[in-house]
Amino acid sequence: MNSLAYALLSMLVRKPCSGYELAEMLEVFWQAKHSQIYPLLAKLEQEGYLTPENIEQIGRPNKKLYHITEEGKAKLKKWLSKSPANPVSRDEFLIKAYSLSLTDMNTARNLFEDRMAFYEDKLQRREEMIEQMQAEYGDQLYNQELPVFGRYIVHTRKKLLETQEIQWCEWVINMLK
Amino acid sequence: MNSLAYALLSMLVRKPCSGYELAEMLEVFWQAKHSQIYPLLAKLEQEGYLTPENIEQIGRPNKKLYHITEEGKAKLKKWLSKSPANPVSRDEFLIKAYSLSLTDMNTARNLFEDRMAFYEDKLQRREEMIEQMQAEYGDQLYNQELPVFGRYIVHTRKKLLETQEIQWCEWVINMLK
DNA sequence: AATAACATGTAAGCTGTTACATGATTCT
DNA sequence: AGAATCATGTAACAGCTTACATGTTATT
Repeated sequence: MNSLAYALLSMLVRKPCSGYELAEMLEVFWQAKHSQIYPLLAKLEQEGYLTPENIEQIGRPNKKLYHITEEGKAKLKKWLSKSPANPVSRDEFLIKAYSLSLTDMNTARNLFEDRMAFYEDKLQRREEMIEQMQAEYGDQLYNQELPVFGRYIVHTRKKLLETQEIQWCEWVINMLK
Repeated sequence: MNSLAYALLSMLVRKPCSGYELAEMLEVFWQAKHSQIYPLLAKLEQEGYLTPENIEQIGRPNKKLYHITEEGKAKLKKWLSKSPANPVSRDEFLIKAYSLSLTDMNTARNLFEDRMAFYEDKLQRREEMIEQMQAEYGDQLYNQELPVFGRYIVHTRKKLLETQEIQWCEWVINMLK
């Protein structure tokens, strides 16, 4: 059981998902490729933490929805009280930003403008997601006992981060003039 | 040449460093253990991007200071104009925050208070580092042509992030009451 | 006609972590 | 006496990425 396994379980508490969906949803705290997710889902199924449901679809390939079992939920619960590993962030852009004086103005500005565009796009999706939650739950979003609470605070954290990244890029770009 | 190799080169442009120092400094954009750093330094030396200088010390073990070569600097420069890979962030804490409704109040509060303490400590070190840069360079920190500029903006980014993480933790802890 | 989104899987190879190894000095 | 900091390395293993493999439908 590694962190990714718990990440998958935590997503499946909310609702049954396919591996494809999970790969997208995992973006928020543990990026992983489908080639890592599918084998791990099979392993978690084998260990009794998940049960698959085959969904036949028209106009699309069939899919497997994984449901979390009681054992899966218990396993996750137990893990939650242990102190988490330190966060890891690896960012090539920051290496380049660190060495900015080695490049010319144009390269520098492009680097930051691309970064800003990337986070502006992310922020827009994030805001749509949060608006959807607000429309669905209203004030109940702040009810810490509801399952949506955790999802709400995590996406809010990401929204703050994305907003701040854009502001920081603006600050740097203004200095580059 | 992977990202870590460029991370090492970028640090060595500023000043010659030992592997031990690099492991600490790398915290800012590419965390790596010494077991990954030492062999890579040896490889970069072999390829002519670095030259080692043996320093004999009293009261401490001897060390090797690695200097970047002209070829190393050229290699880094060339890489800078290529568009960077997407940032990766993997954070166990956020998985736990997402599943917060599965835990009791005490566990939840502890989780967030530990997180806050962790980032308060990080922030303090960061502020000390930035203050040192300000004392040394003053207004010249905003001179984009000086090598310190990149270092300054990257640590500023980290400071903002740490400040925001603490604020977000406070926001959540207040809701948990 | 080509690309994107949906959908699942395997294999090979690179990256990163943990454990093994050693050893001096300073601080508590 | 034990822990922390400085200092460098190797080996085994786990985690992650890229490439290989296949196929449909909708959009441009």
